[in-house]
Amino acid sequence: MSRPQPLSGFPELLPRQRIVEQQVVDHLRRAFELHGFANLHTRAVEPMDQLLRKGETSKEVYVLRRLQADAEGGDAGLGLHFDLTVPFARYVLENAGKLNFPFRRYQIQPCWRGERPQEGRYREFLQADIDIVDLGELPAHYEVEVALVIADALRGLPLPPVRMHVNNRKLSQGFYQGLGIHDTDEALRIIDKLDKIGHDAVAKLLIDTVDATPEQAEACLKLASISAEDTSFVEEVRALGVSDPLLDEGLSELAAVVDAAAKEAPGFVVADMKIARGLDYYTGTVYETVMEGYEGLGSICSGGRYDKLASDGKHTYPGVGLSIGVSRILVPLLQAGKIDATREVPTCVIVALADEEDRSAANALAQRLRRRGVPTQVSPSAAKFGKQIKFADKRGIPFVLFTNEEGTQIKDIRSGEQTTVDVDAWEPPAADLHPTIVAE
RNA sequence: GUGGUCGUAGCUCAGCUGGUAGAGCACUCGGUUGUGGUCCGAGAGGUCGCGGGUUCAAAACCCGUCGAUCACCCCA
Repeated sequence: MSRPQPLSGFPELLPRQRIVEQQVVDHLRRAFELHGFANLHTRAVEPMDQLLRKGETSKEVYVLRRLQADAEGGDAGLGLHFDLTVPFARYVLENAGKLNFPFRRYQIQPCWRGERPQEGRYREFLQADIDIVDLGELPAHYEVEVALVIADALRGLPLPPVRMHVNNRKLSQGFYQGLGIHDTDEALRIIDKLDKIGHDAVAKLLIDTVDATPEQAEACLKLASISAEDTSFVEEVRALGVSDPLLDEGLSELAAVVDAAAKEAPGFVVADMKIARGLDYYTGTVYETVMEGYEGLGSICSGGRYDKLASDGKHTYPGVGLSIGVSRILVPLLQAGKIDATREVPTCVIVALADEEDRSAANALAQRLRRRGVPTQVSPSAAKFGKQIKFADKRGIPFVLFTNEEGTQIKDIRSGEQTTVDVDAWEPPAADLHPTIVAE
């Protein structure tokens, strides 16, 4: 077949879908900026050693190679970034002297991972990140703040209801430690699989891999079963009878997040002790967000606190951040037709053409509308008016402007209503000026 | 990377045990000598993903390949 086929994992949108994506990105941008986050744009590539820095993450990194490079490659092993946290950490170190701390930034850029694509997971995807990073110490209140920023950003988007599940690494690991389990990192990774493999399999893994006794395993699972929308979880955890200083710290930090969130974004955050996150660099609060009806997508927004986002040996830069999977949210919703744009072009008004000779007059008319911010285009040809209206209709353009004996008339092609207007005063209804997102 | 399923018109799909392609929607033109959406009529559009094999004959069977999709893994 000569027609090119799509590339697995590299979704491309149709114009009307792209309008949805653009509107979402604009919305996120406004929300982040309202909270004082500065924008950053980092290069697409990072040195391989930077990308592979974080533990032995088996991320499938796309490696860059120049066609003309020597076989042995004098190229300094570059790879495309697979998230925005790693580039940000590098950027912070590189520009530490020029940044003011605490520093808050947002970043909305594509990322690449070579994994096998699936619904909601792509090889190229858009991610919207916020992080707050400080020098030396990062106050715990930022762990509350980033969750609230996300709540604010996601709210107001026409998406299915979303809910953020929050836990604290100190809480879980302190609990395991208090129980007498030594490899608390591994225990956490096992608990992370709870949703996938179930209670019994997790118990068996705990017993087999971290030498937990059946009683210890059961206690871990009891902890993981606790969840609450308010601080009542603190009592539930205490009731399990484990005591440990790290556990206490975790409990009070998580309580602070849940307490503040309950006040400022009721119903958005739920404390959930089975949230662990597979990644090893989180050290405090961890977040995962699910979209109602799309639980199968997994987390659409996650992140956490890391005491060592970056370090140059002398200074450490702790941070806390969250990342919204824009593609993960949008592509499945678009494909399912759950979300769409009101039209497929920005155009609000088509200036009809009675005769090709009228084109320059029509251009002038269009320009008068554009000057006042009304996206306008002139009809492609002086075809029959029926066709010109159809041209608009097919694209979802709401208005057609005619010039006739009555003067200039605007027709709303949805209602069919046509009225004589003053081109320099006419305003479309606010909802029609630009395309908007509609949810099913 | 491992395994399953699928690949026919722009889209959704039909095509029985092999006999060389069809529907609906969309599209173009006309009915409607310039204000669409309904209706009616006509028309255009496919080397049946690609390559090879079996056969008198393959969209159909076999092999390979590419692509899609799902599961595992991992995660946004």
